[in-house]
Amino acid sequence: MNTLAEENYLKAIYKLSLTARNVSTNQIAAELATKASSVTDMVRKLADKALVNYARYQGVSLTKTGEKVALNIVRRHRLWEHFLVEKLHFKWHEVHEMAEEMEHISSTELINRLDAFMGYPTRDPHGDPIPDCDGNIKASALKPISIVKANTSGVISGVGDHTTSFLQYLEQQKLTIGKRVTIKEIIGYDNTVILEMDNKQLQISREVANNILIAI
Amino acid sequence: MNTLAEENYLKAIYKLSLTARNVSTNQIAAELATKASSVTDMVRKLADKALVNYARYQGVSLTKTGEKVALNIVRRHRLWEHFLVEKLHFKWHEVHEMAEEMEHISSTELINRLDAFMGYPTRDPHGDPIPDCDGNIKASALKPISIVKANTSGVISGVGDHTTSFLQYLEQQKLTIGKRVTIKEIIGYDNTVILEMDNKQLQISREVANNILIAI
DNA sequence: TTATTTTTTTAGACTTGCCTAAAATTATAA
DNA sequence: TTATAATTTTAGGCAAGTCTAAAAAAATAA
Repeated sequence: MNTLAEENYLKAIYKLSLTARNVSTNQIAAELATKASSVTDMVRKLADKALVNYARYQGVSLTKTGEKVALNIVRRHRLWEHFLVEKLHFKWHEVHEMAEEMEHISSTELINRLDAFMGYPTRDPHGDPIPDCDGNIKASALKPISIVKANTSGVISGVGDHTTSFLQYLEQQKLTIGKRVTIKEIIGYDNTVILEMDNKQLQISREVANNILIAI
Repeated sequence: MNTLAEENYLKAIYKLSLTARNVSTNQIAAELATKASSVTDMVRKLADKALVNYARYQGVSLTKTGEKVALNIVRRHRLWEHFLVEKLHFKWHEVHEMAEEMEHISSTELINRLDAFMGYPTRDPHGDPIPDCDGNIKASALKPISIVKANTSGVISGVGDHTTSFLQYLEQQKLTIGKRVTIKEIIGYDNTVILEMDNKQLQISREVANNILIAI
């Protein structure tokens, strides 16, 4: 079994791997709010356990085994988030920190039964896909609003930023999962995006548009 | 907040306090499968945090604050056990280890919502009372079979030993929570107890009789 | 291409929680 | 009451995971 710290590193490396082939020491340090020297130590340890590929100064990638472990953590995290929202009626922006703790509950049987209890959901409350018990995960196929063309329309299905402040902003603007939006225009000057939703127009910044994912 | 190790110590001290005024270092060491010297270290730390009363060579007791923390851990443990049995359909002897991990999930709001979701249960699957959100707990008022008089009858409502092997034995003998039993005779020679249940007789050892609690 | 900056690693130290072995204290027995 | 046994504490050490400061390597700029 892996320690809590090891699990957190694997999850961070998995997340960063989605947008980079080889993950750098500094990226991991930033993601985990720790120092680069600590990352070097831990990455060595994970390499010894054959969970990551690592060569000095060359960055890190997950091995097959490491990816499997990471996907399992992601599965647990997202299933618990789903439980918290669907059964305990938390808001989608309230569940991340709780799930950070719950994802480390180790029993596989428990998580499989939770999966069944929830009716084998395929996405968590933020629209992210939930890996199945074999670690298969649906490729997201979601695009940030910032990169789609004007006059396309889609359903909000995920976010790229899970911080409470961002989710609360979305909540307040009613930009929630499942809402259909149409991208009307992207202003050249600062990349502000003009959206239509519920027959009303609203503007969002490039930053926000980057972190709202839609299924077209 | 308290560390995982601290929480486990508080829980152990709480448990041992039910049958002893001052808990000894060795008792705690045995309960947690650790060494006496480790216990001394941790007990000092808990005393510094005002969670236990401690004087060298004099044993340990929980302070009001310490007891509140301990009861909260017990509450979390028992509510999760209830959830695992009622919603995820685990057997009563399968849930202890999982709940040992789940009891450390820290959110109070989470546990209160779980409580509501389960319908405010008052006892866990082993018959132990669940403290409410203010730390009030129903005095057990349960007696081990070994100490009741012949020809009394009662309902199995708790166990004094939560090990898998013991619970499996009970399961196999159908000595489960809610079953009504009548104590027919206690053999003087070795304190073997003769029970009647479902109109059949069965014998249990003094050891087992000590660990089955009935409400009369 | 060399100099400077940035990134990464190494070295050494700290905290938590545990250990063993020895010393101190308390309990028990002769 | 004194000797022996058991319990508890102290002393010193170890592993995990973190940190700071300095050295090494790589990337970038002049």
